[in-house]
Amino acid sequence: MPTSTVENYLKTIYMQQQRAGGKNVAMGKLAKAMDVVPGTATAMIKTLADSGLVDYKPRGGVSLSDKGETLALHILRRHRLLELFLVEVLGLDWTEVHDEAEELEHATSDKVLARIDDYLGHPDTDPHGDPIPPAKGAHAPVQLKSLADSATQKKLVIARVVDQGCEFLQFLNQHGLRPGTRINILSYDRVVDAITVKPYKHEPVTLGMAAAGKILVEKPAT
Amino acid sequence: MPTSTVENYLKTIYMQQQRAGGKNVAMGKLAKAMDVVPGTATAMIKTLADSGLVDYKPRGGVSLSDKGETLALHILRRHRLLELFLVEVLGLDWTEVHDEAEELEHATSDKVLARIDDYLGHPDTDPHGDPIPPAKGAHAPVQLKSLADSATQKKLVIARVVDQGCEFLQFLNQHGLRPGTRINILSYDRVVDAITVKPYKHEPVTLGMAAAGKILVEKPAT
DNA sequence: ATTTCAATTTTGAGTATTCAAAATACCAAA
DNA sequence: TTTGGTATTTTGAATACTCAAAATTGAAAT
Repeated sequence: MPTSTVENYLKTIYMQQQRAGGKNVAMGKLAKAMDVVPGTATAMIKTLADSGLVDYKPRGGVSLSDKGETLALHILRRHRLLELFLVEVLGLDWTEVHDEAEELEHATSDKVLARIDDYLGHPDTDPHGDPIPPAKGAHAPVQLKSLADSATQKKLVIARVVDQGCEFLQFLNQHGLRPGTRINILSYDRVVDAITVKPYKHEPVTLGMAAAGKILVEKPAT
Repeated sequence: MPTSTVENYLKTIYMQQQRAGGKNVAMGKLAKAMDVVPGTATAMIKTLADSGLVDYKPRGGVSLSDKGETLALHILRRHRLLELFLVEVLGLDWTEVHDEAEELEHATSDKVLARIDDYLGHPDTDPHGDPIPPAKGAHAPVQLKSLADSATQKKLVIARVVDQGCEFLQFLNQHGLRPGTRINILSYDRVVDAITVKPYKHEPVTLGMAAAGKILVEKPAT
Protein backbone atom coordinates (compact mmCIF):
# COMPACT_ATOMS: atom_id res chain seq x y z
CA MET A 1 0.00 0.00 0.00
CA PRO A 2 1.36 3.43 -0.85
CA THR A 3 1.72 5.89 2.01
CA SER A 4 -0.55 8.88 2.03
CA THR A 5 2.43 11.02 1.05
CA VAL A 6 2.90 8.93 -2.08
CA GLU A 7 -0.81 9.16 -2.81
CA ASN A 8 -0.66 12.92 -2.55
CA TYR A 9 2.29 13.18 -4.91
CA LEU A 10 0.56 11.03 -7.50
CA LYS A 11 -2.67 12.95 -7.24
CA THR A 12 -0.84 16.24 -7.57
CA ILE A 13 1.15 15.10 -10.58
CA TYR A 14 -2.05 13.91 -12.20
CA MET A 15 -3.77 17.23 -11.72
CA GLN A 16 -0.77 19.23 -12.88
CA GLN A 17 -0.52 17.05 -15.95
CA GLN A 18 -4.21 17.62 -16.69
CA ARG A 19 -3.77 21.34 -16.47
CA ALA A 20 -0.67 21.29 -18.67
CA GLY A 21 -2.23 19.01 -21.25
CA GLY A 22 -0.42 15.76 -20.62
CA LYS A 23 3.07 17.18 -20.68
CA ASN A 24 5.74 16.49 -18.10
CA VAL A 25 5.42 18.35 -14.84
CA ALA A 26 8.39 20.50 -13.85
CA MET A 27 9.88 19.80 -10.46
CA GLY A 28 9.44 23.41 -9.40
CA LYS A 29 5.70 23.30 -10.09
CA LEU A 30 5.35 20.03 -8.31
CA ALA A 31 7.30 21.24 -5.28
CA LYS A 32 5.15 24.36 -5.09
CA ALA A 33 1.93 22.37 -5.42
CA MET A 34 3.05 19.95 -2.72
CA ASP A 35 4.29 22.80 -0.55
CA VAL A 36 7.78 21.38 -0.11
CA VAL A 37 11.20 22.70 -1.09
CA PRO A 38 12.38 21.62 -4.56
CA GLY A 39 15.00 19.23 -3.23
CA THR A 40 12.33 17.29 -1.40
CA ALA A 41 10.32 16.85 -4.57
CA THR A 42 13.38 15.63 -6.46
CA ALA A 43 14.17 13.10 -3.75
CA MET A 44 10.60 11.87 -3.59
CA ILE A 45 10.22 11.59 -7.33
CA LYS A 46 13.33 9.45 -7.52
CA THR A 47 11.80 6.93 -5.15
CA LEU A 48 8.49 7.03 -7.03
CA ALA A 49 10.40 6.36 -10.24
CA ASP A 50 12.09 3.39 -8.56
CA SER A 51 8.66 2.01 -7.69
CA GLY A 52 7.59 2.40 -11.29
CA LEU A 53 4.87 4.91 -10.48
CA VAL A 54 6.30 7.78 -12.52
CA ASP A 55 8.63 8.37 -15.42
CA TYR A 56 11.37 10.79 -14.58
CA LYS A 57 14.32 12.11 -16.45
CA PRO A 58 16.59 14.44 -14.49
CA ARG A 59 15.97 18.07 -15.43
CA GLY A 60 13.13 16.95 -17.67
CA GLY A 61 10.22 16.74 -15.24
CA VAL A 62 7.92 13.90 -14.24
CA SER A 63 4.89 12.18 -15.67
CA LEU A 64 2.78 9.34 -14.35
CA SER A 65 3.35 5.82 -15.59
CA ASP A 66 0.27 3.74 -16.37
CA LYS A 67 0.50 2.21 -12.93
CA GLY A 68 0.81 5.65 -11.37
CA GLU A 69 -2.12 7.03 -13.31
CA THR A 70 -4.35 4.16 -12.32
CA LEU A 71 -3.51 4.81 -8.71
CA ALA A 72 -3.98 8.55 -9.05
CA LEU A 73 -7.43 8.02 -10.52
CA HIS A 74 -8.37 5.74 -7.64
CA ILE A 75 -7.36 8.41 -5.18
CA LEU A 76 -9.23 11.09 -7.05
CA ARG A 77 -12.27 8.84 -7.07
CA ARG A 78 -12.05 8.40 -3.32
CA HIS A 79 -11.64 12.12 -2.84
CA ARG A 80 -14.58 13.12 -4.96
CA LEU A 81 -16.98 10.47 -3.74
CA LEU A 82 -16.13 11.47 -0.19
CA GLU A 83 -16.76 15.12 -0.95
CA LEU A 84 -20.16 14.32 -2.32
CA PHE A 85 -20.94 12.06 0.60
CA LEU A 86 -20.02 14.76 3.09
CA VAL A 87 -22.34 17.20 1.33
CA GLU A 88 -25.25 14.91 0.55
CA VAL A 89 -25.34 12.77 3.65
CA LEU A 90 -23.73 14.75 6.42
CA GLY A 91 -24.87 18.13 5.21
CA LEU A 92 -21.51 19.87 5.09
CA ASP A 93 -21.17 22.87 2.87
CA TRP A 94 -19.72 22.27 -0.62
CA THR A 95 -17.25 25.08 -0.01
CA GLU A 96 -15.59 23.32 2.91
CA VAL A 97 -15.50 19.62 2.06
CA HIS A 98 -12.29 19.65 0.10
CA ASP A 99 -9.97 19.68 3.09
CA GLU A 100 -12.02 17.09 4.95
CA ALA A 101 -11.89 14.73 1.99
CA GLU A 102 -8.18 15.37 1.66
CA GLU A 103 -7.70 13.55 4.96
CA LEU A 104 -10.35 10.88 4.62
CA GLU A 105 -9.26 9.79 1.16
CA HIS A 106 -6.22 8.07 2.64
CA ALA A 107 -8.17 6.19 5.28
CA THR A 108 -11.12 4.91 3.29
CA SER A 109 -11.04 1.27 2.20
CA ASP A 110 -12.38 0.02 -1.10
CA LYS A 111 -15.19 -1.70 0.73
CA VAL A 112 -16.36 1.46 2.45
CA LEU A 113 -15.96 3.42 -0.76
CA ALA A 114 -18.13 0.94 -2.63
CA ARG A 115 -20.86 1.40 -0.03
CA ILE A 116 -20.63 5.14 -0.32
CA ASP A 117 -20.87 4.86 -4.10
CA ASP A 118 -23.97 2.67 -3.78
CA TYR A 119 -25.50 4.99 -1.23
CA LEU A 120 -25.07 7.96 -3.54
CA GLY A 121 -26.40 6.06 -6.55
CA HIS A 122 -23.15 5.95 -8.53
CA PRO A 123 -22.85 9.67 -9.18
CA ASP A 124 -20.51 11.02 -11.80
CA THR A 125 -19.67 14.47 -10.52
CA ASP A 126 -18.70 15.81 -7.13
CA PRO A 127 -20.09 18.94 -5.45
CA HIS A 128 -17.72 21.16 -7.43
CA GLY A 129 -18.78 19.60 -10.69
CA ASP A 130 -15.52 17.67 -11.02
CA PRO A 131 -15.96 14.28 -12.68
CA ILE A 132 -15.68 11.21 -10.45
CA PRO A 133 -13.38 8.68 -12.13
CA PRO A 134 -15.10 5.28 -12.47
CA ALA A 135 -13.87 2.32 -10.41
CA LYS A 136 -12.31 0.86 -13.54
CA GLY A 137 -11.53 2.25 -16.93
CA ALA A 138 -11.05 5.83 -17.94
CA HIS A 139 -13.80 8.38 -17.97
CA ALA A 140 -14.80 10.16 -21.12
CA PRO A 141 -13.13 13.56 -21.12
CA VAL A 142 -15.85 16.17 -20.92
CA GLN A 143 -15.17 19.32 -22.84
CA LEU A 144 -16.27 22.40 -21.00
CA LYS A 145 -15.52 25.99 -21.79
CA SER A 146 -14.85 28.54 -19.11
CA LEU A 147 -17.07 31.49 -18.44
CA ALA A 148 -14.26 33.73 -19.62
CA ASP A 149 -14.42 32.09 -23.06
CA SER A 150 -18.19 31.99 -23.39
CA ALA A 151 -19.20 35.59 -23.70
CA THR A 152 -21.14 35.02 -26.87
CA GLN A 153 -23.67 32.84 -25.08
CA LYS A 154 -26.26 34.70 -23.09
CA LYS A 155 -27.72 31.84 -21.08
CA LEU A 156 -25.49 29.27 -19.45
CA VAL A 157 -25.36 26.81 -16.60
CA ILE A 158 -22.42 26.50 -14.25
CA ALA A 159 -20.98 23.01 -14.67
CA ARG A 160 -17.85 23.08 -12.64
CA VAL A 161 -15.63 25.24 -10.47
CA VAL A 162 -11.93 24.51 -10.73
CA ASP A 163 -10.60 25.98 -7.52
CA GLN A 164 -10.71 24.39 -4.10
CA GLY A 165 -9.84 27.53 -2.16
CA CYS A 166 -12.40 28.03 0.57
CA GLU A 167 -12.45 31.80 0.17
CA PHE A 168 -13.21 31.78 -3.54
CA LEU A 169 -15.85 29.10 -3.18
CA GLN A 170 -17.54 30.94 -0.36
CA PHE A 171 -17.67 34.09 -2.42
CA LEU A 172 -19.36 32.21 -5.25
CA ASN A 173 -21.71 30.51 -2.86
CA GLN A 174 -22.82 33.78 -1.29
CA HIS A 175 -23.73 35.12 -4.69
CA GLY A 176 -25.64 32.04 -5.71
CA LEU A 177 -22.99 30.78 -8.08
CA ARG A 178 -22.72 27.02 -7.71
CA PRO A 179 -22.61 24.02 -10.00
CA GLY A 180 -26.02 23.67 -11.59
CA THR A 181 -26.92 27.36 -11.30
CA ARG A 182 -28.35 29.05 -14.42
CA ILE A 183 -26.78 32.36 -15.24
CA ASN A 184 -27.29 35.17 -17.71
CA ILE A 185 -24.35 37.11 -19.00
CA LEU A 186 -25.12 40.77 -18.61
CA SER A 187 -21.90 42.28 -19.85
CA TYR A 188 -18.51 41.27 -21.04
CA ASP A 189 -15.89 43.95 -20.99
CA ARG A 190 -12.48 43.24 -22.43
CA VAL A 191 -11.24 46.69 -21.54
CA VAL A 192 -11.73 46.44 -17.80
CA ASP A 193 -11.18 42.71 -17.98
CA ALA A 194 -14.45 41.89 -16.28
CA ILE A 195 -17.66 40.01 -16.85
CA THR A 196 -20.98 40.58 -15.14
CA VAL A 197 -23.40 37.71 -14.73
CA LYS A 198 -26.78 37.35 -13.11
CA PRO A 199 -27.25 34.05 -11.31
CA TYR A 200 -30.80 32.72 -11.19
CA LYS A 201 -32.66 34.32 -8.27
CA HIS A 202 -29.64 36.33 -7.19
CA GLU A 203 -28.24 39.78 -7.75
CA PRO A 204 -25.76 40.33 -10.60
CA VAL A 205 -22.07 39.84 -9.83
CA THR A 206 -19.02 41.17 -11.58
CA LEU A 207 -16.00 38.91 -11.85
CA GLY A 208 -12.49 39.49 -13.11
CA MET A 209 -11.36 37.29 -15.96
CA ALA A 210 -9.10 35.24 -13.73
CA ALA A 211 -12.10 34.32 -11.60
CA ALA A 212 -14.33 33.77 -14.61
CA GLY A 213 -11.71 31.41 -16.01
CA LYS A 214 -12.21 29.11 -13.04
CA ILE A 215 -15.90 28.73 -13.70
CA LEU A 216 -16.71 26.20 -16.38
CA VAL A 217 -20.06 26.37 -18.06
CA GLU A 218 -22.29 24.50 -20.49
CA LYS A 219 -25.42 25.24 -22.46
CA PRO A 220 -28.65 24.90 -20.53
CA ALA A 221 -30.19 21.47 -21.03
CA THR A 222 -33.69 22.84 -21.58
CA MET B 1 -2.04 17.59 16.61
CA PRO B 2 -0.82 14.20 17.75
CA THR B 3 0.23 11.77 15.06
CA SER B 4 -1.91 8.71 14.53
CA THR B 5 0.83 6.64 16.15
CA VAL B 6 0.55 8.72 19.30
CA GLU B 7 -3.23 8.41 19.20
CA ASN B 8 -2.94 4.66 18.98
CA TYR B 9 -0.58 4.46 21.93
CA LEU B 10 -2.89 6.57 24.06
CA LYS B 11 -5.94 4.56 23.11
CA THR B 12 -4.14 1.32 23.84
CA ILE B 13 -2.89 2.50 27.21
CA TYR B 14 -6.39 3.61 28.09
CA MET B 15 -7.88 0.25 27.26
CA GLN B 16 -5.17 -1.68 29.05
CA GLN B 17 -5.65 0.50 32.08
CA GLN B 18 -9.38 -0.16 32.01
CA ARG B 19 -8.81 -3.86 31.88
CA ALA B 20 -6.28 -3.76 34.71
CA GLY B 21 -8.40 -1.54 36.89
CA GLY B 22 -6.60 1.78 36.65
CA LYS B 23 -3.17 0.46 37.50
CA ASN B 24 -0.03 1.23 35.55
CA VAL B 25 0.42 -0.65 32.31
CA ALA B 26 3.59 -2.74 32.02
CA MET B 27 5.77 -1.98 29.03
CA GLY B 28 5.66 -5.59 27.93
CA LYS B 29 1.86 -5.59 27.80
CA LEU B 30 1.82 -2.33 25.95
CA ALA B 31 4.41 -3.49 23.44
CA LYS B 32 2.43 -6.65 22.78
CA ALA B 33 -0.82 -4.74 22.39
CA MET B 34 0.80 -2.30 19.99
CA ASP B 35 2.55 -5.12 18.17
CA VAL B 36 6.02 -3.62 18.50
CA VAL B 37 9.17 -4.85 20.22
CA PRO B 38 9.53 -3.75 23.85
CA GLY B 39 12.32 -1.29 23.11
CA THR B 40 10.08 0.59 20.73
CA ALA B 41 7.40 0.99 23.37
CA THR B 42 9.95 2.27 25.88
CA ALA B 43 11.26 4.83 23.40
CA MET B 44 7.79 5.98 22.45
CA ILE B 45 6.59 6.24 26.02
CA LYS B 46 9.53 8.44 26.86
CA THR B 47 8.51 10.93 24.22
CA LEU B 48 4.86 10.75 25.32
CA ALA B 49 6.01 11.46 28.87
CA ASP B 50 7.96 14.46 27.59
CA SER B 51 4.77 15.78 25.98
CA GLY B 52 2.93 15.35 29.26
CA LEU B 53 0.51 12.78 27.90
CA VAL B 54 1.53 9.94 30.21
CA ASP B 55 3.19 9.39 33.55
CA TYR B 56 6.11 7.05 33.33
CA LYS B 57 8.60 5.81 35.81
CA PRO B 58 11.30 3.53 34.40
CA ARG B 59 10.56 -0.11 35.20
CA GLY B 60 7.28 0.92 36.77
CA GLY B 61 5.00 1.08 33.76
CA VAL B 62 2.87 3.86 32.26
CA SER B 63 -0.42 5.50 32.98
CA LEU B 64 -2.27 8.29 31.23
CA SER B 65 -2.05 11.83 32.55
CA ASP B 66 -5.29 13.83 32.63
CA LYS B 67 -4.36 15.37 29.32
CA GLY B 68 -3.62 11.92 27.88
CA GLU B 69 -6.86 10.48 29.14
CA THR B 70 -8.90 13.30 27.67
CA LEU B 71 -7.26 12.68 24.33
CA ALA B 72 -7.71 8.93 24.58
CA LEU B 73 -11.41 9.37 25.25
CA HIS B 74 -11.76 11.63 22.22
CA ILE B 75 -10.16 9.00 20.06
CA LEU B 76 -12.34 6.28 21.49
CA ARG B 77 -15.37 8.44 20.84
CA ARG B 78 -14.33 8.90 17.22
CA HIS B 79 -13.73 5.20 16.84
CA ARG B 80 -17.03 4.12 18.27
CA LEU B 81 -19.17 6.70 16.55
CA LEU B 82 -17.54 5.74 13.27
CA GLU B 83 -18.22 2.07 13.89
CA LEU B 84 -21.88 2.77 14.48
CA PHE B 85 -22.05 5.02 11.44
CA LEU B 86 -20.54 2.35 9.23
CA VAL B 87 -23.12 -0.15 10.44
CA GLU B 88 -26.19 2.07 10.55
CA VAL B 89 -25.65 4.21 7.50
CA LEU B 90 -23.42 2.28 5.15
CA GLY B 91 -24.72 -1.13 6.12
CA LEU B 92 -21.42 -2.78 6.95
CA ASP B 93 -21.48 -5.79 9.19
CA TRP B 94 -20.87 -5.16 12.90
CA THR B 95 -18.24 -7.90 12.88
CA GLU B 96 -16.02 -6.07 10.40
CA VAL B 97 -16.24 -2.38 11.23
CA HIS B 98 -13.52 -2.35 13.85
CA ASP B 99 -10.61 -2.30 11.44
CA GLU B 100 -12.25 0.24 9.17
CA ALA B 101 -12.85 2.60 12.09
CA GLU B 102 -9.29 2.05 13.21
CA GLU B 103 -8.13 3.88 10.09
CA LEU B 104 -10.86 6.49 9.84
CA GLU B 105 -10.59 7.60 13.46
CA HIS B 106 -7.33 9.39 12.67
CA ALA B 107 -8.70 11.23 9.66
CA THR B 108 -12.05 12.45 10.95
CA SER B 109 -12.32 16.08 12.01
CA ASP B 110 -14.37 17.27 14.94
CA LYS B 111 -16.76 18.93 12.55
CA VAL B 112 -17.44 15.75 10.61
CA LEU B 113 -17.71 13.79 13.83
CA ALA B 114 -20.29 16.20 15.19
CA ARG B 115 -22.38 15.69 12.05
CA ILE B 116 -22.12 11.95 12.41
CA ASP B 117 -23.19 12.22 16.02
CA ASP B 118 -26.20 14.31 15.02
CA TYR B 119 -27.07 11.97 12.20
CA LEU B 120 -27.09 9.02 14.56
CA GLY B 121 -29.09 10.86 17.19
CA HIS B 122 -26.37 11.04 19.86
CA PRO B 123 -26.13 7.33 20.57
CA ASP B 124 -24.38 6.03 23.63
CA THR B 125 -23.19 2.61 22.58
CA ASP B 126 -21.47 1.31 19.47
CA PRO B 127 -22.36 -1.87 17.53
CA HIS B 128 -20.42 -4.03 20.00
CA GLY B 129 -22.21 -2.50 22.95
CA ASP B 130 -19.17 -0.48 23.95
CA PRO B 131 -20.06 2.88 25.49
CA ILE B 132 -19.37 5.96 23.38
CA PRO B 133 -17.56 8.55 25.51
CA PRO B 134 -19.39 11.90 25.45
CA ALA B 135 -17.81 14.89 23.72
CA LYS B 136 -17.00 16.37 27.10
CA GLY B 137 -16.94 15.00 30.60
CA ALA B 138 -16.58 11.42 31.69
CA HIS B 139 -19.21 8.81 31.12
CA ALA B 140 -20.83 7.00 33.98
CA PRO B 141 -19.09 3.64 34.35
CA VAL B 142 -21.65 0.97 33.56
CA GLN B 143 -21.33 -2.18 35.57
CA LEU B 144 -21.94 -5.28 33.53
CA LYS B 145 -21.29 -8.86 34.46
CA SER B 146 -19.98 -11.38 32.01
CA LEU B 147 -21.95 -14.37 30.87
CA ALA B 148 -19.39 -16.55 32.63
CA ASP B 149 -20.34 -14.95 35.94
CA SER B 150 -24.08 -14.93 35.44
CA ALA B 151 -25.04 -18.56 35.53
CA THR B 152 -27.66 -18.03 38.20
CA GLN B 153 -29.79 -15.92 35.90
CA LYS B 154 -31.83 -17.84 33.38
CA LYS B 155 -32.90 -15.02 31.11
CA LEU B 156 -30.43 -12.37 30.01
CA VAL B 157 -29.75 -9.89 27.25
CA ILE B 158 -26.35 -9.50 25.61
CA ALA B 159 -25.15 -5.98 26.34
CA ARG B 160 -21.63 -5.94 25.04
CA VAL B 161 -18.94 -8.05 23.41
CA VAL B 162 -15.43 -7.21 24.49
CA ASP B 163 -13.37 -8.65 21.65
CA GLN B 164 -12.79 -7.04 18.28
CA GLY B 165 -11.43 -10.15 16.58
CA CYS B 166 -13.31 -10.72 13.37
CA GLU B 167 -13.34 -14.48 13.76
CA PHE B 168 -14.90 -14.49 17.18
CA LEU B 169 -17.47 -11.88 16.27
CA GLN B 170 -18.45 -13.75 13.14
CA PHE B 171 -18.93 -16.90 15.14
CA LEU B 172 -21.26 -15.08 17.51
CA ASN B 173 -23.09 -13.45 14.67
CA GLN B 174 -23.71 -16.74 12.91
CA HIS B 175 -25.32 -18.10 16.02
CA GLY B 176 -27.49 -15.07 16.59
CA LEU B 177 -25.46 -13.76 19.49
CA ARG B 178 -25.22 -10.00 19.19
CA PRO B 179 -25.68 -7.00 21.43
CA GLY B 180 -29.37 -6.75 22.22
CA THR B 181 -30.09 -10.46 21.75
CA ARG B 182 -32.11 -12.18 24.50
CA ILE B 183 -30.67 -15.47 25.62
CA ASN B 184 -31.65 -18.31 27.91
CA ILE B 185 -29.01 -20.19 29.81
CA LEU B 186 -29.59 -23.88 29.28
CA SER B 187 -26.68 -25.31 31.18
CA TYR B 188 -23.68 -24.21 33.09
CA ASP B 189 -21.03 -26.84 33.59
CA ARG B 190 -18.02 -26.06 35.74
CA VAL B 191 -16.55 -29.49 35.13
CA VAL B 192 -16.19 -29.22 31.38
CA ASP B 193 -15.80 -25.46 31.68
CA ALA B 194 -18.65 -24.70 29.32
CA ILE B 195 -21.95 -22.91 29.19
CA THR B 196 -24.82 -23.55 26.80
CA VAL B 197 -27.14 -20.75 25.87
CA LYS B 198 -30.09 -20.43 23.56
CA PRO B 199 -30.24 -17.15 21.69
CA TYR B 200 -33.71 -15.91 20.81
CA LYS B 201 -34.85 -17.55 17.56
CA HIS B 202 -31.62 -19.48 17.15
CA GLU B 203 -30.31 -22.91 18.03
CA PRO B 204 -28.48 -23.40 21.33
CA VAL B 205 -24.73 -22.80 21.38
CA THR B 206 -22.09 -24.06 23.76
CA LEU B 207 -19.27 -21.73 24.69
CA GLY B 208 -16.10 -22.21 26.68
CA MET B 209 -15.67 -20.00 29.71
CA ALA B 210 -13.03 -17.87 28.02
CA ALA B 211 -15.51 -17.02 25.30
CA ALA B 212 -18.37 -16.55 27.74
CA GLY B 213 -16.19 -14.13 29.67
CA LYS B 214 -16.06 -11.84 26.68
CA ILE B 215 -19.83 -11.56 26.51
CA LEU B 216 -21.27 -9.06 28.93
CA VAL B 217 -24.90 -9.35 29.85
CA GLU B 218 -27.64 -7.51 31.69
CA LYS B 219 -31.11 -8.35 32.95
CA PRO B 220 -33.84 -8.06 30.36
CA ALA B 221 -35.54 -4.68 30.51
CA THR B 222 -39.04 -6.13 30.30
C1' DA C 1 31.54 32.12 -27.26
C1' DT C 2 30.78 33.75 -22.82
C1' DT C 3 28.05 35.30 -19.19
C1' DT C 4 24.25 34.93 -16.30
C1' DC C 5 20.38 33.27 -13.99
C1' DA C 6 16.80 30.43 -12.73
C1' DA C 7 15.66 25.69 -12.19
C1' DT C 8 17.22 21.60 -10.47
C1' DT C 9 19.95 18.34 -8.02
C1' DT C 10 23.06 17.12 -4.37
C1' DT C 11 24.65 17.03 0.29
C1' DG C 12 24.22 16.98 5.10
C1' DA C 13 21.28 16.90 8.71
C1' DG C 14 16.86 16.42 11.54
C1' DT C 15 12.30 14.13 13.16
C1' DA C 16 9.35 10.21 13.95
C1' DT C 17 9.06 5.65 14.11
C1' DT C 18 10.68 1.10 13.94
C1' DC C 19 13.82 -3.34 14.81
C1' DA C 20 17.64 -6.41 16.55
C1' DA C 21 20.46 -7.36 19.87
C1' DA C 22 23.29 -6.19 23.88
C1' DA C 23 23.15 -4.43 28.61
C1' DT C 24 20.87 -3.83 32.95
C1' DA C 25 17.78 -4.28 36.78
C1' DC C 26 14.86 -6.56 39.78
C1' DC C 27 12.39 -10.48 41.94
C1' DA C 28 12.54 -14.95 43.45
C1' DA C 29 14.37 -19.34 44.26
C1' DA C 30 18.08 -21.94 46.05
C1' DT D 1 23.67 -14.27 49.14
C1' DT D 2 24.45 -16.00 44.96
C1' DT D 3 22.16 -17.42 40.89
C1' DG D 4 18.78 -17.25 37.61
C1' DG D 5 15.59 -15.64 34.60
C1' DT D 6 12.44 -12.39 32.85
C1' DA D 7 11.12 -7.70 32.03
C1' DT D 8 12.97 -3.61 30.67
C1' DT D 9 16.11 -0.31 28.85
C1' DT D 10 19.89 1.02 25.92
C1' DT D 11 22.42 1.17 21.74
C1' DG D 12 23.03 1.24 16.92
C1' DA D 13 20.97 1.22 12.73
C1' DA D 14 17.13 1.50 9.15
C1' DT D 15 13.10 3.77 6.61
C1' DA D 16 10.28 7.56 5.10
C1' DC D 17 10.01 12.07 4.90
C1' DT D 18 11.52 16.75 5.40
C1' DC D 19 14.60 21.30 5.17
C1' DA D 20 18.60 24.49 4.31
C1' DA D 21 22.07 25.55 1.68
C1' DA D 22 25.68 24.51 -1.66
C1' DA D 23 26.70 22.73 -6.29
C1' DT D 24 25.38 21.96 -10.94
C1' DT D 25 23.11 22.38 -15.30
C1' DG D 26 21.18 24.31 -19.35
C1' DA D 27 19.33 27.63 -21.91
C1' DA D 28 18.71 32.44 -22.93
C1' DA D 29 21.04 36.95 -23.48
C1' DT D 30 24.94 39.34 -24.58
